[in-house]
Amino acid sequence: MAKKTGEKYQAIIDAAVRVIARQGYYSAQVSKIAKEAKVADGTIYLYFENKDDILISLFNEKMGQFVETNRKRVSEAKTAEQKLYVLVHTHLSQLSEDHDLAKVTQIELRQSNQEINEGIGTVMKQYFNLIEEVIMEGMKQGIFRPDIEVRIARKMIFGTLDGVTTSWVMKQCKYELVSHVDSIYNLFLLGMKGKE
Amino acid sequence: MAKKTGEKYQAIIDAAVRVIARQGYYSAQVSKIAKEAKVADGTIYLYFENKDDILISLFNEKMGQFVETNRKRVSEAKTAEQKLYVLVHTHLSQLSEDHDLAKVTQIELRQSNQEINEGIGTVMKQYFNLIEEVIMEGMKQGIFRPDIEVRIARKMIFGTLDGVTTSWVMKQCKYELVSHVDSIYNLFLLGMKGKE
Amino acid sequence: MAKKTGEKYQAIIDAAVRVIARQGYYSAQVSKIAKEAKVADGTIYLYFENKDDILISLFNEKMGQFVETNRKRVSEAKTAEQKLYVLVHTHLSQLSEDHDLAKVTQIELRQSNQEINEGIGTVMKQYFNLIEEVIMEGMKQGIFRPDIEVRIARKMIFGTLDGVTTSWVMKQCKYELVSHVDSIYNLFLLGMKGKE
Amino acid sequence: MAKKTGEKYQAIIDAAVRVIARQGYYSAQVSKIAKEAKVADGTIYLYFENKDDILISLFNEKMGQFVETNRKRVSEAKTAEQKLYVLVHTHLSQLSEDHDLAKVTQIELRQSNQEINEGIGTVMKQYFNLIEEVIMEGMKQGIFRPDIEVRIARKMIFGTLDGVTTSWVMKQCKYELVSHVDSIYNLFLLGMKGKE
DNA sequence: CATGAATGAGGCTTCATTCAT
DNA sequence: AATGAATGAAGCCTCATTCAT
Repeated sequence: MAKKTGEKYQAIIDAAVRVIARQGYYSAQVSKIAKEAKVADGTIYLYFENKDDILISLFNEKMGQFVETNRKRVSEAKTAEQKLYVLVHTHLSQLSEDHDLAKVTQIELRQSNQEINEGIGTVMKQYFNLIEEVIMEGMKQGIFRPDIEVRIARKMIFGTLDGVTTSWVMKQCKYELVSHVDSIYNLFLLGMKGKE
Repeated sequence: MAKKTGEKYQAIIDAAVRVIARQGYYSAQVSKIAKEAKVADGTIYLYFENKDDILISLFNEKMGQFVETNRKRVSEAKTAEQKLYVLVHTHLSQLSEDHDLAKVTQIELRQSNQEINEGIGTVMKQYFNLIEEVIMEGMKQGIFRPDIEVRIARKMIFGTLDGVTTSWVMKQCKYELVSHVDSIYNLFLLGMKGKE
Repeated sequence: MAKKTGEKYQAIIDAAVRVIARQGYYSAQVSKIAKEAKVADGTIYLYFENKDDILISLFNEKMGQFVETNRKRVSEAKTAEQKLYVLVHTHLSQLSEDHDLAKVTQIELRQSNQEINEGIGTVMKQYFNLIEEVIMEGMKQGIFRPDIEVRIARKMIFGTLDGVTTSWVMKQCKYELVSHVDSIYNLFLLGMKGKE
Repeated sequence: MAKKTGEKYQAIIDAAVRVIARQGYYSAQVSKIAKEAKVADGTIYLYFENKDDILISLFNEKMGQFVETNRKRVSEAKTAEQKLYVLVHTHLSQLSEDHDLAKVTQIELRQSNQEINEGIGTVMKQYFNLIEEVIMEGMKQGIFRPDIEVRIARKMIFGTLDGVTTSWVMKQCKYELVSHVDSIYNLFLLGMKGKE
C-alpha cells in the first residue's frame, strides 16, 4: 500500500530528520513532519504505513547508506590494520558531516519504542557483521591476537565509536569528531594486537 | 512538596522497576506503578513531583548505589591494573544480579525523554569520573601509556561495558555476563598499556 | 475496568439518548455526549469501554427495561388473547411515552455498525421469546390455529409493531400511536385464529 | 454534472453491491468500489455526485426494478387474494435470487445515514402504494373486511416480509425463503378477511 | 472522458495530574 | 497522610473529494 520511493518519499524522510533534530522525538508530530516536507498530513500515509514506519524507514535509509559506505571504503583497504583505521575514520567522518542526522540516530531514535528498535535491527546487524569481519581478518592474518573474543571486541569497537559520537552530539558538535580517530584507533589496535 | 524518603517512596521506586521491566517503558503508566506499589494514584504525587521524577529518582537511587559500590570496591584495590579489573568486574556483576534493574537501565530508560536524560546526568558524571580517575592513576603510575587521551579511553571503557550489558539483556540474560570480564579487561589493559 | 453503575453512568446514557435523538447517530460525537451529560470527555471512559459500548449499553438498558415491563404486564393477563392485546398495547404505549428513546431505537441505532447490532442481539432474543411464548400459549389453549408457524407469526407481530412505530417516529410522532392498537390486534388475532 | 447512464454507471453500481455485501457498509470505501468496478477513483465522480449518491442510486435502481417486477406480476393476477399471494411470493422470490443484493438492502443499507434514507423514500413509497392498492382492491371486492385500516395492514404486510427476509439473510440464507410464502399468506389473508 | 496522486478536516481515546473527601 | 474519581489536552490516522495531466 505504501510506496517507498519517489521524490516525496525522500522529502518526508529528510523533513523528519530535520524536525526530530530540531524539536526532539517526542515533539515530532506527523503534522509537523508533513508541514516541513510541504505535503498534506494524509500524503504521509501514501508513503508510510504509520508514524513508526517513518522512523524505521528513516533509520534504515540513512544507516543503510552509512553501512554501505563504510563497507565499501573498508573493502578498499588492504591490511586488517588499515581496514580498522578506515572503519573508525569513516564511522566518525560520516556522522560529522550531518549534524541533524547524527543527533537523530545518536539521541532521538534511542527514545523510540520497541517496534522501532526491532525494525532497525537488520541494518545494525549488517554493521556488526562488518566490524566482526575486520576483526576476524586481522586474526587470520596474524595481526591481532588469536585469543580475541570476536563479539566482545566488536562490542568494544561499536560501543566506543557510539559513545564518542553521542558525547560529541551532546556537546553540540563543538569539536572536531575526526580528530579523535588516531586515539581511538590506537586503543583498538593495541588492545587487539598487543602481547602481555 | 514531594518528600523523597520513607517506606512508600522506596516501595514506589521498586514497583516502578518491576512494572517497567515487565511491561516496558511505554506501558508503565503511573496508575500501574501505583497499583504495583499498593498505593493510590494520588499518593505517588506526595512523593514525586511528576512521572519523570519517578524515573529520574529511580535511576539516581539505583545508579547512585551502583556507582558508590563500584567506587568503594575500586578504592580497595591497590594498583591501577587491579582497579581496572575490579571496575570491570563490579560493573558487570552488579548488573548481573538484578535482571529487572538491568533491563530498565539498559533498555527501557533509554526510551525516555530529554528531561530524564538530563536528570540522570549527574550520577553518570560521577561514574565517568571514577573511570577517568582509574585511568589517570594508571598513567601516573606509569602502567598505562602517557599518550592516552583520558576521555577517549573512558568512553571506550564505558561504551564497551554498556554495549556488552545491553546485548546480554537483549539476549534475555541467558549467559553468564561476568564470564566476559577477562576478555574485556584484556582489551582495555592492552589498549592502554601497549607500546607501539 | 469500566464500571457500569452509578449516577454518572445513567447520566451519560440519558445524555446519549438526547444527543442522538437531536443530532442523529452520525453527529453524536463522544465529546457532545460528554458535554450534554456535564462530565469530561475522559469520564465517559470510566464507565464505558468505548463509543460502541455506550450505544450497546444504552440499548440494553432501555430495551431491557422495555422487555421486562412488557413481560410483566403480559404475565398479568390471563388468556392468550388478552396477553396478545396487552403485548401490542404495552409495546406501543411504552414507545409513545419517550419520543427521544423511540427515535433512537427505531431510527438512529439502525444506522449503527455490526458490533453494535451483535451487542443488542441478546435483549432482542428475549423479546422474541416473549412473543413466541404468547403465540404458543394461544395454540396450546386452542385459541390460535394449530398450524401456525410460530417463528413466522412472531416475525409478523414484531415486524408490524416495529414498522408502525418507525412510521410514527418518521412522521414526527404527530398522531396517537396507541390509537392503532385495536386495528393491529385484530389483524394478528384473526390471522392466527381464523379457519380457512 | 453526473451522467447517470452508461456501461460504467452500471458497472459501478454492481461493484458497489458486491463490495458492500462482501465487506459491509463501513468498509465499502469509494476506492474499493472503484477498484472492484475497474475504474479510477475519480471516474466515480463523473457518474455520481458523491458517495451517498452511489448508494441511493444503487437502491433506487435495484429496488425500482424490484417494485416494477412486483407491480407487473401483481397486475397479472385477477382476484385480490391472488394478487396478495403473488405479492408475497414475488417479494420473497426476488430477494432469494440475489443474496448479495438482499444482504445490502436488508442489512447494510440500514446502517446508512439520514440523507440516504431520505433518498430512497420515493421508491419505497411506490412499493407501499402497490401493497395498499392490493388491500383496497380486496376491500372493494368484499374479500377483505371493510373495517381494515389500510395503512396499518400495509405496515403489517411490509413489516412481516421485511422481517422474514432480514432473518433469512442474518441466518446466512441457509433455508428456502419462498417455503414460507404460504404461512405468511395465510396470516395476512385470515387477518384481513376473517370475521369474529 | 479518464486518471490517481494529493488533499485536509475531523474524532476517538489515553493518561498524567488534581483535589474534594 | 492517603485516596481515587474526575479531568481535558493532545495526536494519529482515514477516506471522500478534487484537479492537473
